[in-house]
Amino acid sequence: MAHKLVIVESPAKARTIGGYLGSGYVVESSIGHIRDLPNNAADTPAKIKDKPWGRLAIDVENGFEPYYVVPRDKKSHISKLKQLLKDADELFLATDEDREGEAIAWHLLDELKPKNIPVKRMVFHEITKAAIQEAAANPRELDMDLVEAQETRRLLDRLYGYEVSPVLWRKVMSGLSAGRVQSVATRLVVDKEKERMAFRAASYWDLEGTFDAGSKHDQRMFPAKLHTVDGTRVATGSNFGQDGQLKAGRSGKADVVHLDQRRAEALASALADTSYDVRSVESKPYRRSPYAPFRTTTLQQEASRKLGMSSSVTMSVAQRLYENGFITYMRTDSTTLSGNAIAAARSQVSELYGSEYLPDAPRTYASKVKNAQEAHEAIRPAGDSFRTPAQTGLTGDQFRLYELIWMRTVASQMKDAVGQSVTIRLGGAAASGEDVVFSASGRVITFHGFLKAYVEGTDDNAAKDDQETRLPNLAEGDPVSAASLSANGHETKPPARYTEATLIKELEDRQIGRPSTYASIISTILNRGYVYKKGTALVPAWIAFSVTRLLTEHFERLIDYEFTASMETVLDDIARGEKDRVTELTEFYYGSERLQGLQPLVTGLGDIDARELATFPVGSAEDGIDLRVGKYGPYLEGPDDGSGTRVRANVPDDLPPDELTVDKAKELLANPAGEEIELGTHPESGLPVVAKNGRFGPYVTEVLPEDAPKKDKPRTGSLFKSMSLDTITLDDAVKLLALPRVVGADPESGEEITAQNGRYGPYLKKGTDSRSLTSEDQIFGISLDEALKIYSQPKHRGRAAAAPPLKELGNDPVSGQPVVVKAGRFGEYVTDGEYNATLRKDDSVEAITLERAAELLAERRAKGPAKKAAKKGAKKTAAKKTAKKTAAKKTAAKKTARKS
DNA sequence: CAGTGAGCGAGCTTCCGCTTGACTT
Repeated sequence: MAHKLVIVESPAKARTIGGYLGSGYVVESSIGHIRDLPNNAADTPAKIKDKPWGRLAIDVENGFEPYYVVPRDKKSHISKLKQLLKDADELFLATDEDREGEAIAWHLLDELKPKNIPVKRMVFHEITKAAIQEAAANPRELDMDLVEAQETRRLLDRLYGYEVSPVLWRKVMSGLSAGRVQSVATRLVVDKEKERMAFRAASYWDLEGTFDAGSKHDQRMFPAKLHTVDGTRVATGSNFGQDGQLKAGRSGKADVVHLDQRRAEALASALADTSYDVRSVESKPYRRSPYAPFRTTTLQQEASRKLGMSSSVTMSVAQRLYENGFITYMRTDSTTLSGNAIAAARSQVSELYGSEYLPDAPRTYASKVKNAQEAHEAIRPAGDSFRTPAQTGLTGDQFRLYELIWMRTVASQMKDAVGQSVTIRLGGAAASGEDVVFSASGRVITFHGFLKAYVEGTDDNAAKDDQETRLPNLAEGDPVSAASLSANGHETKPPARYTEATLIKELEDRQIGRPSTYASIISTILNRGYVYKKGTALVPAWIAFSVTRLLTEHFERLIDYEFTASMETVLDDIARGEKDRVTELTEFYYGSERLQGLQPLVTGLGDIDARELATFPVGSAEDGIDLRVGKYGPYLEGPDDGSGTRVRANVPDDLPPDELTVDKAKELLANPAGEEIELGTHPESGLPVVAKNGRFGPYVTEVLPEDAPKKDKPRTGSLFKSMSLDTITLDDAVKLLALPRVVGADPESGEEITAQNGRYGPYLKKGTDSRSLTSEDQIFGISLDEALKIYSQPKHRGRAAAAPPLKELGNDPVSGQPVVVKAGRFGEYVTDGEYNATLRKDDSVEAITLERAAELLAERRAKGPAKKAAKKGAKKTAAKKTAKKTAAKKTAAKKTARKS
């Protein structure tokens, strides 16, 4: 039977809407985007692979034509949609009403190719029966200008990410990434750390006292702080700048009095016998309105403050609540509640708190988000009447998050909190002649309103909205005495580091990122190693300083904090049909008279000095200390003493950049050995033996006395793979230091045969003739006979025998040669004896067939015969391998260092 | 950043925004 096919983005939404539309409609979901630019070479269509722009999948030479593909995991879903479309007599594209949703609708149309049936665009902003039925009755056409705007966004992000990232691979480190969003997020964290590094603390003193209003007051004792001395304000933290100096006042000079310890204490003793009277009582009404209902970012912030959840945990708990029908959609930038939701919230207010807490008219909340697309409602309990947390039967994190959402939603429809704020000034005369004024502040809330249901958390130690401080009911002229008085020292604090939640807030304020990506932005900068977490604080790694420096020096416009906001302006113009995609992308990529293009910028970067980029002076030029970001992590270089070599020392990975002061750097340089483990004294040489981590992995070495001649080199030996810095003993070390071991002499030539470990693993050496060994244990265990046997065989055969094929597949249809799978230095590969082809990411030894192997070999053959690799290339590869090993072992070494 | 000798398969990394299972333990 024929039906109308409705396609929405989310399966959970499809279920709900299916119920509202009834029979005659089949509601399915697209599960997000159904097509995209290919991710990597494996997904790129063969016909564009060899184009100069194949890697981008955008024909930058012809109108920025994109080449979209349906990702592997979406193919079966597309078939399912096509199947449903066969029996449909009408198609409703009901994806979200925002830029991405419009694009998904167009991709669906372009991919499903419905024939001879009407296609309508259907939109709604809330999932209620009335809204859905109205949307079905009033469809519109696809907005191609909006689709163009989305494509511009998508292509610009691809060009930015896939052109700039390779610059980082060449100049900083392989595997890094740059992008419109992540690079700015990283920059925010780096810039904050720079502020902290430049920060100079100021110290200031003040007087704090407890005052006594007398026995006729219920609230007798209350605290007050010194406010003025002879009519001049006493300096507090906010009077100091980041440089530790007093900020200038209106007159151009500081118009406050800065108390130091001596003066504060002198004043305190001069006030020992002072009596005070009330100089003024100022009372102001206090009023606070409820917070808007949750959107993604505010939910993430509050879940972090109140429940200690990371942004990704918050989102996955919310996802489960959404899928099970407890809350509305959790990725939204809207604070709007549907009419049904307002009614539900209001009825719960009167039910739970009484009608005196209910405002006469419903409250509405305008969006504070600048580029809000408002495709969804605010995040709220689902349904036309809300379940209280107890009624849900939820437990654990889901219960706590639901409770938070429920409370916030209900509170948003409650009355303001009102009360009084009171400031009391007390005056007195010091024995030394000064006139002093103390100040006390209080707050009394007379009607709690929404605060009864919900109080927002704070990131710093600001007073909470519902906090009350009661003061005695004093009048001007009343006498007051000081019960106690003390001089206290304070220091100004550097600006706080970002947390996940405050960074996300900052990004939202700057219109960077979208609700669906905030949590993953954090994951990206954590995974790339740009940032790490120390408690909840986000600390930048030194490599983030290098990357941010490269981008700010060479891609200034792209990493500008305003870049995304100005892009949004252009996209809006395109969406209104006032600008066009190709013109904008051409300007972005190739440049124009007023703007430098990305492409000429990237190709002209050969002369970036990678070494300089990774060098950061510590302290002043006189200190001569540099921090450098190397392949193996950050290290310090001491002053050049003219010897030609500078002292080097590792910087612990978890030392925050703002703690690397000149003193700390000198301390690290004084012990350049870094993390080393003392194993004992060598029984023969009498020298101390230590184990440490080096460029080529963990090793043991003797420590020469300080007065030893410089040309003396200590003996060293790499640990075997079977050993670790955690478990190495002095005995092991002595054995390793004794290498190479003399196995014996060749009876024919008399040449000595030795066994040792080298760059390519364990091997035997006889003069210039070397042979690999299969295991490290053979270095200690192999006998002369066995060694001679190895030497009796030609070099190559021994190696081939050592690596039998992992799998035999049969004969190649082209060459007729047997095809086998082997494990090689670069991973698993197939070979027909002449050509070798590495298995791709999606291939496996278990799953590979002869057909697939033949395909890979055919591709390989097309590239021509194997080139003889240059010596340089081979060396580089080997160094890379070692580097990986080093990194892997580094953590192990650290653990040991801590234990001891 | 410790320095130790071959002879030979490189291919991939990466963006931002939509959205869920599919995997394993």
